[in-house]
Amino acid sequence: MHMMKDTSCDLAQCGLPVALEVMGERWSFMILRAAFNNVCHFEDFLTLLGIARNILSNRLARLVDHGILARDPCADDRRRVEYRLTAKGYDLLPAMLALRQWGEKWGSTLCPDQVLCDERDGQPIAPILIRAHDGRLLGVQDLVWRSQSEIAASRKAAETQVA
Amino acid sequence: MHMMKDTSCDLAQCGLPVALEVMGERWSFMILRAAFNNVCHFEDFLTLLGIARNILSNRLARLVDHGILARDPCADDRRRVEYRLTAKGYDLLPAMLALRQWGEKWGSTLCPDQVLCDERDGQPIAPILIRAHDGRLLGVQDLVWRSQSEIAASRKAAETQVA
DNA sequence: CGGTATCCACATGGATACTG
DNA sequence: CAGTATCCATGTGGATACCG
Repeated sequence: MHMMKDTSCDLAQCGLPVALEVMGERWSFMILRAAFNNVCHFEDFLTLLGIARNILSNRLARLVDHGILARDPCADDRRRVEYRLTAKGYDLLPAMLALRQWGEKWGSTLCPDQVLCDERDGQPIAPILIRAHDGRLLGVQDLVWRSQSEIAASRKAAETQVA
Repeated sequence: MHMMKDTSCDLAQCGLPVALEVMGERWSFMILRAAFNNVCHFEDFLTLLGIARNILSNRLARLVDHGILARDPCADDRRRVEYRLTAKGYDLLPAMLALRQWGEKWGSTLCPDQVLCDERDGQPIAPILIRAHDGRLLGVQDLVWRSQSEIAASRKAAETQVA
């Protein structure tokens, strides 16, 4: 594959450690999954996931700290608490689905009977893959690391050509 | 959002726990990231990631066990060992990039100077998002869980209409 | 070079009891 | 209902020494 080493995009400036600090652990994504299915109460997470109380408490607090979930009084019963996805939390849906699709593709025994679909035509969503800015599908062999300055230069060149 | 609870797509048939069993832990994705950058020797993983030897050894073995990396004698020096991504491993690229993009979008201090680009036009790849089978971008509000049988029925209906 | 073997510290996870 | 407190077992992670 052509992906050259991105030595200059070092770990200090890479988004992956940032993401893994919160999500790099078994339960975080499972809690997110439940939240995407409109689970929002402590006890519901508890019974659905089969997680220990203290761990759930800890993880919910961490997700709230990181701004992925919001902790608010319940709309109908103000004494109760509700955990809701924030915009930052919703933004993890592609990553969660990509993981899930991978698990379903390579986990031989699996046969999920519910599939995520486009409401408009009722058909399953596309596999989550890598695409160019114009939507073309890209394989690993089509990918290359470039610096911001290289990108700016070639964009400017393209614009000049058009003009 | 319209995503209804996918109670029947229960955790036993969900790909997410499968994926998290291997990847649901801080180092696995970091090792994968290095492997995607053509790091393939034990000592190189060690120094690049700053991981402990025993943990690296353990994680590499687990990734090999799960068929994500292949452990082979080095091409040039048969006494040395090489870790290479398998097809199953390469297939994790979208998930890894989705996580990384999320980290770079929401990790305020980050400013990666190297960006993954399409080799053909030299421009950055598109954000990894959810699309319909025809490539249309979908938001959370466009998504709905459906059973295999519902999907089959509506596809058959669509085909009949065409014919 | 690519590990194993140890040892230690701490985090994670489960179970149970208790609280407002 | 949504936690906290406690206890215990195991896992994770780092450091270091050693090995073929």
